[in-house]
Amino acid sequence: MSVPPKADGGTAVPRRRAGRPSNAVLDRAHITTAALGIVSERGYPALTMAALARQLGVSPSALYNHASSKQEVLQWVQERVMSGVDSTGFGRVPLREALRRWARSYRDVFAEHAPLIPVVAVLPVAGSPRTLRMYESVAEGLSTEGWHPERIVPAIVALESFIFGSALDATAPLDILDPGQHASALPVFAGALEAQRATGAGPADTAFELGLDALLTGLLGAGEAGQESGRESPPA
Amino acid sequence: MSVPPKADGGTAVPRRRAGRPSNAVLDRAHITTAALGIVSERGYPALTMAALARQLGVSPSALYNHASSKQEVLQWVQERVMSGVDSTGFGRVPLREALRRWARSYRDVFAEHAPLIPVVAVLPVAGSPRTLRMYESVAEGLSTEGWHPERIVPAIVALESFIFGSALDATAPLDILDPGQHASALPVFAGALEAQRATGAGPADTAFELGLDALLTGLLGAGEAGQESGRESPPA
DNA sequence: ACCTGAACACCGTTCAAGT
DNA sequence: ACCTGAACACCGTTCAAGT
Repeated sequence: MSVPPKADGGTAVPRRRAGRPSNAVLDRAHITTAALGIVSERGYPALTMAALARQLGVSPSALYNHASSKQEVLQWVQERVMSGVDSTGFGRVPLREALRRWARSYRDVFAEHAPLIPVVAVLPVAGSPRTLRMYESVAEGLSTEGWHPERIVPAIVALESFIFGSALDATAPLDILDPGQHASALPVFAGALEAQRATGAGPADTAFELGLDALLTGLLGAGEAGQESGRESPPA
Repeated sequence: MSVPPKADGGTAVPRRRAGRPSNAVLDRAHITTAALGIVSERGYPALTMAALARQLGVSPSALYNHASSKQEVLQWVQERVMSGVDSTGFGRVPLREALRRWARSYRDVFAEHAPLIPVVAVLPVAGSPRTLRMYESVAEGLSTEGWHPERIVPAIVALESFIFGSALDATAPLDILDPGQHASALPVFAGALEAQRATGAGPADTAFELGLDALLTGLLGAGEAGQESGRESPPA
């Protein structure tokens, strides 16, 4: 569908001459798709305006007819990425379970797009309809369960903070907490690290599940709540 | 004390000629102090190797005799910044209170140094003795209260994730959640936002305190804050 | 309106030359 | 060992010129 300018009978690169093309080559959707292609194939460090232009077969300056800055391109990418977050549980499964699905998918999505986190954490959400609709779903879920209105936004923000922090943590090397030569000076921590290691569970996943459980319990109460979800819970 | 080469009888900038100076001008401590000076006066975007060199009165390339990269300089800054985190409560005040002081100071410190978060979240901690000592204090605090060893590290990581996420959130504009023109399509969320606003409390602070309370309750149990050991949690 | 190509003002980093 | 100064390979972004 992407109407790439086909080679004009030769074998050379399909170079365009200067001047306005008869039909526009670029638009927001194509730029976003190309950006995501680069990111998934070569990672965020490879996402430069030059690389993006190259992927699209245009010169870098052409991008500035559509985006006013690289930041804006990143916002488009974020909006697209948000579609991977699962907000479908609210109103359909017990609240605790809906929140759990939402939080897990949200964290998984941003673990794959960690460099977006510092951007989106500070970005006015008015520019992202998808994010706003997500907030509405969560707010409905809480409201239906009788939450006081003024407690809803802080709860969402608190969960989101935990989710973003956990997504960053998920990108850390497995041995990030290794104390190295200092181990002997830190007996309790070193022992705890070894004990965790011995469980064989991924440290980031374990921490996320423990924290999410704690947060949900603290926010919703410890009740029998949603019939405890699918994944395993940490051992006693 | 910093032995700046005095002007040699003239009024011009005290420029050094090439060649090894009789006593070294730079060291890790001075570089770190200069970096923090730039950050506190002009923010992280102003912290370039060129600006740092200028602040220290050397040429940019001189920095590479001491640091192998800008990343390394940022690690020195992080190590220094960690001294602002309060881990003194463990073993001296009730655990819940010690954790609360620790978390608050940790979040406040990194709210002032948000650009460090993506760096430190992924950095092997072996390079930061101060961070390791902090972990040991927290681990001791949990261990003393009877926590199972394998649960200690996940709890610390979960708290840290929430703290980092909250520190990022604390740097967001106050109206970041404003739905703008979409408000009418999001009645529940918009209402919740207005209700929160009406309380007059800062949204980031409110979310942090709510989340911290929830997390501590979920982790420690809802008890009178004292010696709840590990697992169970009382009423709804 | 929307493209090219040249140019700009930066970045972090390297390296020969100096003492 | 530790500095200077020139140079390199990038960045994102601007803008005149073209159609």
